[in-house]
Amino acid sequence: MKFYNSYSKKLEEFTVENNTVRMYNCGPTVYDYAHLGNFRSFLFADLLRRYLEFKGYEVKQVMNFTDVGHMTQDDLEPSREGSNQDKMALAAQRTGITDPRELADKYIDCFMEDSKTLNVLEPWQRPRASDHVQEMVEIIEKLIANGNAYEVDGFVYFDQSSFPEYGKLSGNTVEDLVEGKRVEVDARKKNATDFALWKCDDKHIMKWPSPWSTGFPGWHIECSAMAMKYLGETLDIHTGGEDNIFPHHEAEIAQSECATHKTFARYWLHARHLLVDGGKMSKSKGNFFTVRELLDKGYSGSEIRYALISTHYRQNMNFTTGVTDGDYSQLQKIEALEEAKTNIRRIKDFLAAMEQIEKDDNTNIDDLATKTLGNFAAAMDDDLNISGGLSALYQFIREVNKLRDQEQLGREDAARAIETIKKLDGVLGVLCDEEQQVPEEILQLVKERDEARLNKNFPRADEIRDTLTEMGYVLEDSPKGTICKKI
RNA sequence: GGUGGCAUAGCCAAGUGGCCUAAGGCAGUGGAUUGCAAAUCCACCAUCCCCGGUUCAAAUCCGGGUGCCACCUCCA
Repeated sequence: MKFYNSYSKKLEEFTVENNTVRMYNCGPTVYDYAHLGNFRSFLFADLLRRYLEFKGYEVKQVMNFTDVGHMTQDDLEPSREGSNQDKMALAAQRTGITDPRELADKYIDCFMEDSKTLNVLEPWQRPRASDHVQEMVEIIEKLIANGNAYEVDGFVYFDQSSFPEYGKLSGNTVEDLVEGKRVEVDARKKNATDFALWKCDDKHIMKWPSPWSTGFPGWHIECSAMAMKYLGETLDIHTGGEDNIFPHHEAEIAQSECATHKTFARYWLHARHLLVDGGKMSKSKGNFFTVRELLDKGYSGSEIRYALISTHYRQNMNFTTGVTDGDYSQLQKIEALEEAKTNIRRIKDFLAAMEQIEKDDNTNIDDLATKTLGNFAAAMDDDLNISGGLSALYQFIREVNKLRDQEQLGREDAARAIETIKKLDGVLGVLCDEEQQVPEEILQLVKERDEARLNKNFPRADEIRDTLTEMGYVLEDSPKGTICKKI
């Protein structure tokens, strides 16, 4: 099994000492609803975990919640510019919830709900940054003791010049960053690329005591603290979105490795962004979707999941919407999700058809099933090549359907086919939506139509079918009876 | 300005020197099947952004363009 390690920028064979994989996933900031782009990264982590388990590994998976800050320029009101307001504080203003803990609770609940909708398996641990300030303080103390950090006026900074490896992950060199126009100058820092480990601010909405001042931790230390607390000083895998590479993960490596003098993470895996019409999702563009919005548009959790995992994680994924005037408010259909809907229905139809098989003579599809699982694994072993994996799935379905059409499929074959699909879905996780019950009145109409067909009253039968189509139900006539499904 | 990456059919997308006369899916077209449909099966549907180069051989390697994305702003 090979993964592309962002640190070495190479495809590397994946190895672990025992059978346990210690994996840390950079989780969501919980000051707002997570959007689809965020979930692409979390679904990638989930897919990775599921595939590692498919391969027989035990996965100790940790995904954090960030609830101690995170400010961006976009969120600053013009009048507030430079006031150092952070996102939790702004969200508090927006929602009217003034207790930051309560605010984080609200969005954590939403995140958990959305994760469940998307059939994300529960990680082993979901630590919260605000519960681990003590651990962060301890690392900062160690860094100061080791000579990698220094205190100025209650602020503590990481001394970048003490860590020559700085920049190795992102490829940024210190000189180039200094030349960059966007690096802010902070007079307290020794080097422009030093980053804050602790910030002094006794008026802040979330503040803690520390040996240096009352304030709050810097923006990278939380992940080091939580990762090491639960997984030890060296992680096997660390994941995140591509935007985390710099400065977040670069800083994590620096502070963690200076604190422990050990490799922090052996494999760094980064998911690329989901784009909408070729551009980044952003609130200001309006091309920003949440899971619940898509549910309102009639898509299911599985469909959203399928769409988001079906493109290789290291490839920018694009949702083409056809919107040209920038007005996304009326958008009802997204092609990638329509495709996901069709594909999931196809897989489910296949399973349903397999359950109908009653023939006793079997062809024996063991070889086909084995080949399919082998092809799937071979593709996924190659840096989680999901496209190849899905290709194996669809080729299997077509081959088995062909045997069914030729009346060569027996009951045991069908059971084997179902078992194979279920195995694959253990990794994909797209077949979990609850089947909707067809209401009695609809079933009554179906029955009426069947009677009409029996009497060769086809105009009446077609009339009923048209009515049902309008009501959102599709019919499939088969020798075994009529199947009615909600679209 | 620096850094990392991408460019394959209407759309999503695999393949990274010769089984590529380019996987798979969606959409579309034709056919089988069906009372008609649906589902299913079969067939069709691309010379791989442009220009040079290396090679017996390039979507695949190298050079130069062009376009796009990301990071350098605590946005996955």
